[in-house]
Amino acid sequence: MKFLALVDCDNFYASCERVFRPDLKKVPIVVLSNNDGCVIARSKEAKAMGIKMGVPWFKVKKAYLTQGGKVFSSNFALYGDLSKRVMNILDGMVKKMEIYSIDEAFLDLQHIQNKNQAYEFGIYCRNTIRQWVGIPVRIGIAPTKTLTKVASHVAKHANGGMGVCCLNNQKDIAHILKTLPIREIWGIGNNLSRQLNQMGIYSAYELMQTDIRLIRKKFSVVLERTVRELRGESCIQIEDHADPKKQIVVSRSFRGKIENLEVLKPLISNFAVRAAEKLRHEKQKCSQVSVFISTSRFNKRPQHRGFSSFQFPYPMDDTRSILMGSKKILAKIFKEGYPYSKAGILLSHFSHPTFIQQSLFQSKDQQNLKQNTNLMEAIDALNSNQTQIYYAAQHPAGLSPIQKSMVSPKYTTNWWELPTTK
DNA sequence: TCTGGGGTCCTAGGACCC
DNA sequence: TCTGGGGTCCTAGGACCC
Repeated sequence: MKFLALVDCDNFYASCERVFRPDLKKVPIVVLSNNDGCVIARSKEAKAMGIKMGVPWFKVKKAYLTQGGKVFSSNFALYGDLSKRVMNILDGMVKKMEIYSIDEAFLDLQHIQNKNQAYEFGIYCRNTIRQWVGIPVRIGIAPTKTLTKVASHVAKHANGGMGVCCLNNQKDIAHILKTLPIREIWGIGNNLSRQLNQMGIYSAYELMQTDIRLIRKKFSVVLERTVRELRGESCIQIEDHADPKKQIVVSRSFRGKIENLEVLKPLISNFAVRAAEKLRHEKQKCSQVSVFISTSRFNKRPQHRGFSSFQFPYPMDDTRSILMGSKKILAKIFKEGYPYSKAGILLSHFSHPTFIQQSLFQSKDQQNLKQNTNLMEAIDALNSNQTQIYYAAQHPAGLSPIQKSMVSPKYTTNWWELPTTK
């Protein structure tokens, strides 16, 4: 019998905010997206108050605060650092693991022989992370990735449990799947859920029982894998080394609306600069840069969405060339008279840095392209801690004029914000 | 007044080849 | 009246994830 585990941090961002604030132990906490727009994380207490995931902050603000809830702007420096600590601990416990997201990891429990050992491992793992980092986690153990998700779900909802759930025999699995709506299954979103409901399939158990050929014919190989995984057949492997990225996106919503091209230009340039930094950090080069701008979909006024791309004649990682490309596109897609609320840049068509296909012909655009690796390395080094060199096209205030009014200190990543004690 | 950001995979269909 | 067959590559769009 194979044992896989999913380690999932409880309400991760909210838990991070609590690590250095023991006074907030039982207090409802929510964390907001950029511009303090939406609720993106909630503590157990905030969930109990009926605060929904993704709800616009302005809609719940008053009621939430008058009931004594605490609120934070997002502090990704803190969450990223605490995540790294959790992952390091896990890495020391198993031979093979996959970091799936900032707050989740799959583990290959090759050394585990039976259910008792699995439980013991889960509890040990949970206690260690709790003690060393201060973050509560829950652990789902099962023979396939999809079933570890189910087990984790059970560990979350089972009252008074140890935060560990192990599903390893058909009878237990069938019992749980009968109570689980298909929407809760990993890989089944709103759309598939609706379509399956129309076919009379509501519970995970019913889905598991459905003829695999029918699933393949009506849907796709993706759903087929999910069904097989529910049956205990492992189809999705643990990927212990991250594949290189295939695209890099930098995008933001604006605090207000922007109608003026001259105001938009330097913001797009900031996205381009940031994207190029990420690209070099990934040690990749891109052949295509795309820019998109859009009005608010919540707005009743006429909408406009612009998207276009620029191809480089050969793969590129020089910020100046990416800036040049993004400027050309913006001029093309910008339409006068629309209040834009969001924009972004996308780098794609990456190529392996050691196999660079050169262009056969020198185009006119190409003559404007710049590529200077040494210069870029020097600028990256100077800007690594704090931006010291800006491009003339940039807006000096940062990525975009973002509001973060309630952000907690960078307790673990900035000397000047270390927690102090009296 | 105020509604996030960053990714992946798969498929259908078009363009093109001989 | 009747207009082949088999293949590859690329892209847009749709689905999903956290």
